[in-house]
Amino acid sequence: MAITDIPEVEAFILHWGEMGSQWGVNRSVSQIHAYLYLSDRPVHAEEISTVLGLARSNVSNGLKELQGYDIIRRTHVSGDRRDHYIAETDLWEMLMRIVQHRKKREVDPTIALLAQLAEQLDGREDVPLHIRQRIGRMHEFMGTLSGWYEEVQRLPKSTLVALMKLGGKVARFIPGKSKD
Amino acid sequence: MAITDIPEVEAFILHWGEMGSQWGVNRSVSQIHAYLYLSDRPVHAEEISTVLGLARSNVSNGLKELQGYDIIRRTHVSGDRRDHYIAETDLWEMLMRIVQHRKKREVDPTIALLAQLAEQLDGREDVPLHIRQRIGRMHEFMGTLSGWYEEVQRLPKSTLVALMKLGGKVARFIPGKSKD
DNA sequence: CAGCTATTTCTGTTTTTACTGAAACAACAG
DNA sequence: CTGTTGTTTCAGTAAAAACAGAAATAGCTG
Repeated sequence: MAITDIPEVEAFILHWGEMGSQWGVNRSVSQIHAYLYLSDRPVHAEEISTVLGLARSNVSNGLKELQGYDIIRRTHVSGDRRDHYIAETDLWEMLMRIVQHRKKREVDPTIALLAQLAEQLDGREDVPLHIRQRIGRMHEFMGTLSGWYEEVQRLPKSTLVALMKLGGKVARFIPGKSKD
Repeated sequence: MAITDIPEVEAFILHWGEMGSQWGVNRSVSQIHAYLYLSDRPVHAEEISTVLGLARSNVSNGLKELQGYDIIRRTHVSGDRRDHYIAETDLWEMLMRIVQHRKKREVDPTIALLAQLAEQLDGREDVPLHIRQRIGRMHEFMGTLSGWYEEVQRLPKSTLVALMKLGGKVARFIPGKSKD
């Protein structure tokens, strides 16, 4: 009996697939991820293909993408020539890696483009001031966010968890602020 | 001369459209948003349609969606019967509203589902323990993140900006931690 | 190195999503 | 109340993305 026979497991996998597709991740990819997340042993591609009803090739591509995100990894099972896969189950790790990956893929190139545009527009009197300003501000804004994330991302997980628990109370440490 | 004749403006709009589509936002919608973001006066739908080369109906739907995100708003120009639109230009505001909207639309329902699944699985000896644990942990994790966001989101913008500037140094305030 | 077995790549098909243009609807002006 | 202008809805079309199955490749194994 496959774990997908459990209705709650199936619901989880289906929902995970839907959610992924809303964030620009192919439905099959997220489903494969969900299945691996709920498995406590290395799983081979054929099994995923059967259990989720996807073509073997589709699974192959999905696994490749998930490895690109670095949230699953390949392992070997002795006596079996096939590749097996297991998912990262530490959710902090998982989240950080997903964010890291998408930042590198989408945010960083955007900042690079904005930097270029801002430079080209600098001092260009033939371009309306408000346009130069808005592209400039967008550049600065995304750069600030990105820099902040790079710093925070380096903090030990335990610190991050502690900061989370603090919630809005972190405001206390800002001079002049005292929310709550 | 439309601002889209400026190559940098066109590049910005096209890139914004691409980026949007990677995050599950329809390309036309993001392009419309980019155009409004770079305009310093109220713009009517027909203009957007002409300038971006999109069908009038497509623009209409795009504007509706952007209003759903609450990052553009309708205004009126005296002497003109047409609806005009302007974009939020405060980037903090913009980001917060986008996040709020997507959280409500995608994250909150996910947490609700996880809560339901976790409850149904509670104590169910016929379901492998690791499955119950992993769904439970996912629920807890997303709930924690969500709660944290709700708190932080309520802080005044100035506090948030100050916290951002602090970067990794916030860790100082965590007992026992001292990064940097 | 010959024969399996597993994996990936490729091409055509299906499905989904985005988009257009026309028609219906709404709001206003005279 | 009627013609005009503007907006939205709807149904069909086009484009894009996802997917399946076959073919090609890679990598073991004896």
